[in-house]
Amino acid sequence: MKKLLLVDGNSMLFRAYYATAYSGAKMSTSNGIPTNAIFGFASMFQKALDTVQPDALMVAFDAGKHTFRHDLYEDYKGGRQPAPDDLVPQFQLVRDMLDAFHVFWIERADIEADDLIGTVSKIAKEYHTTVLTSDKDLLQLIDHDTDVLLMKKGISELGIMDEETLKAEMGVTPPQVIDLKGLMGDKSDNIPGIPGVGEKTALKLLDQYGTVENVLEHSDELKGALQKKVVEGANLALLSKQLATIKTDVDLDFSLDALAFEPDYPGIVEFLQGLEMNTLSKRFMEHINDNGSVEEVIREDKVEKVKSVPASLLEDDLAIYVNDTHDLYLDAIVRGLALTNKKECVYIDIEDAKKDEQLLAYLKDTKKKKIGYDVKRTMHLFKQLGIDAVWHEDTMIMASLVDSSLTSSDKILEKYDLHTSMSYEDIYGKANKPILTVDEDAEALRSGQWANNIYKLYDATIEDIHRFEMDDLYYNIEMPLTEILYRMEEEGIRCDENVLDSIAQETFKKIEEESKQIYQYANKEFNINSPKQLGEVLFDDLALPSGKKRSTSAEKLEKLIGIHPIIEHILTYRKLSKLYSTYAEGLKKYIYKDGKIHTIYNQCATQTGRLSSSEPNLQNISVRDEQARGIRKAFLPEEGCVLISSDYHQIELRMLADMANEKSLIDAFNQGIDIHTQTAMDVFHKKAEEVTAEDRRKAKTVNFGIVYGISDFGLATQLGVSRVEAADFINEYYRAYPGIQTYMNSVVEFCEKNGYVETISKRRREIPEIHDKNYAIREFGKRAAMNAPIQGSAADLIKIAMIHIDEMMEKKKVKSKMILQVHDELIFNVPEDEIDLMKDLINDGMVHAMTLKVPLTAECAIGKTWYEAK
DNA sequence: GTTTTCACG
DNA sequence: ACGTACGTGAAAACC
Repeated sequence: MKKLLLVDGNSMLFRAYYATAYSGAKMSTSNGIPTNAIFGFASMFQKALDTVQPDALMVAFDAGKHTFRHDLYEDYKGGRQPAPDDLVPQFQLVRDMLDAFHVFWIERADIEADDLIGTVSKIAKEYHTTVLTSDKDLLQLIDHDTDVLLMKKGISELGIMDEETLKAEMGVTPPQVIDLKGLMGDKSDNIPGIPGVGEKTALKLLDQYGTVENVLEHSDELKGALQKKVVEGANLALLSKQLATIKTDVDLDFSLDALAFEPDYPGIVEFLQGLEMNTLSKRFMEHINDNGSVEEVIREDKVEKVKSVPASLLEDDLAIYVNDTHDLYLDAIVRGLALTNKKECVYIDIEDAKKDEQLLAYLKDTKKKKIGYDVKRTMHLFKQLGIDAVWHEDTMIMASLVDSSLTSSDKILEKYDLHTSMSYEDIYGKANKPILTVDEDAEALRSGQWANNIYKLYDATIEDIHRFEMDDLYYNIEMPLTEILYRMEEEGIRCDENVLDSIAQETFKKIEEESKQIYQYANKEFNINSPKQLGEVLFDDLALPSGKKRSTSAEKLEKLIGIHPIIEHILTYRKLSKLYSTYAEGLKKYIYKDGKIHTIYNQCATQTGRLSSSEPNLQNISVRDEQARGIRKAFLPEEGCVLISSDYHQIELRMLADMANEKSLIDAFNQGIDIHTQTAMDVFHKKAEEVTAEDRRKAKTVNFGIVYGISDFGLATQLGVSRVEAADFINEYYRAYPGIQTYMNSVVEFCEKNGYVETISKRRREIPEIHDKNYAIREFGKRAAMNAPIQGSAADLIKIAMIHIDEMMEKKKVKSKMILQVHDELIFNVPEDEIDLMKDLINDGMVHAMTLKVPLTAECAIGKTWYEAK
């Protein structure tokens, strides 16, 4: 179906003006013509064009001075302020811009823009219509083939509204939008409504009675004050409803043929350059090639379905989208591939692809550049098909390196404005309700659009990778790591379901015992897992003291130990319950057919450069609690093998000592002194032999605090001392290690100046919070700025260690496998006869991953289960 | 879908 | 006067 875009010119222009007027940026030409509203208008307009991709287009304006709206209700007219001085000249400019772009626009002295849009939307039967506006009034036009693209806030957020989303977000049907205005009115449109009736009341009335007329008819059923308001406001309500109704039957003096959209890109570029709006003109320039003619842009709907990939395509660099069933990768099935070189885009069914010798040869040719998205996942998918491929670029990783806040595909696609015309669900249905006969044209189209998006993402990020000097990090750390992580995921770790089962049963029994005790103390049965119900039992029934928030967290409950015996049972219950559902029962679900757990390592999930682990998370398996630690007994090596676990010692503190170049700390590490004892000596001014276990514990907490971006408040809470005392510790710490203080100050200063911080390997983290007007958020920004380079550099370090170790294992042709990474710890499955070799190899790889001013130390442990190897 | 809690480094 | 320790993921409750 062809698509029609109808633009509410006035509401857009006003929104554009106010969204940019106070943004601080001054926008005007060198001879003083204001252009901020044009900028906002064109930005939103271009975004809407990308989203809708219309075949026909109309922009409607209100004629006149923009100080009136309704002549039906004289008393209320004139309430609107005249347009600001610097907006007035832009009324004509925006019309000139549309002329330059060859866009059909209209204004009629006696007809409002709303009514023009309403009428066209109803008569354009052969189109699917989208209305672009910031005025919620137009939501009344929504029907089965009309939706509304609403400017949410500012100039960047667009939200598509249809019957469903309207009901969900506002709780009304499209015709009820009119009734809503009738009851509550709209100040900005000079619609009075019933005085004293706001949104809440209006929605309640509509929910009950459906329409204004019906509300008035049943006004006798209403209570006291409300009834009085409704009866007295009856006439106003009916008039308001009339005012709010958009006409759909005005006479038009043009034919729909005039709306055909044939854009003049060189025209608008020239116009914008004339107004010195270069950033904006560049966005439209993308559609023009060097010789000034309109470039044949990748037509989103031009994806050729092929039985074999044309040889001409296989000569180029290609972006490749692997179309699969979106299941967990071990179960996912590949349906086909989409390939594009930007000019041509093809889709090939996977059965045909497997027979296409030239394509298969192309895929493993290291000289041909292949650009992917989430290459690690693709490697799993290709593995089960027996296809070999060498990937050069992973655009998912590129995007997240350029901006570490892009931790999901949704965020990446949103930031770079990448779309497909249909979603995965549109084509294949939902997991519980699959569409059985797949529309193969739609499937090919969506895949092709994805391939195009991958190429667009590459073009959009590669410059920044160079500019931020991230080539080394990207090509020599992250890309090689992707393949290592793929093999670790593929390998998995053995897990004994029987061990988990017996832990589950044993734990379940204990949970029942604890529950009984708790119910007895509470004098009733309730859901202990519910913080709400538990809070009521503790703070209402048993009247235990609580803070304002009535938190039931372990941290707060521990303070109540001794006040009431129920507390200890609740704490025990919580531990057992966590052990049972998250670990014993929870992990069972992930044991695959091969008796192993295959976690997924996400390379783009964190702000700092660490990995994360999911489905299941094997980076948070219990260890601190002796009982829960038993879970590790379920994790086993292969037959005839052992597990070797090796972890770095105080990796973040060593990294900090190096980066801050703090001499006393570096000396201490070089001499191999216990660092927390050393800190205790320096902060509490004691000799080594005077330092108690308690002193050391406190010093350790201070050291952690430093790494986290210390504050006296935070340290005080953690240590349970007064804020003054905590502040004193910090002062003493900085006095003992002045290099740390200088370093922390310089990092924060750098971040304030540049808006980001970076690690030893030039990994970036943008921290916009550092400029927030809110004190608390700004302080958070400072702590994040202090922590990110430390945590991130440690993450860089272990990634390099993994790559070195992998290379050495390859060289030595060992049978051992690296299987897990837990931030500062690596776990290997090692055949008995390779133990000695691997111990040295692992230690060597970890210790020599980087050369710092301090030595790196790591410690190996060996066991027949993960429990023992610790 | 969001919130609370808790497991890890 | 403000109000926090840094970084994650999973389960259960709740709305």
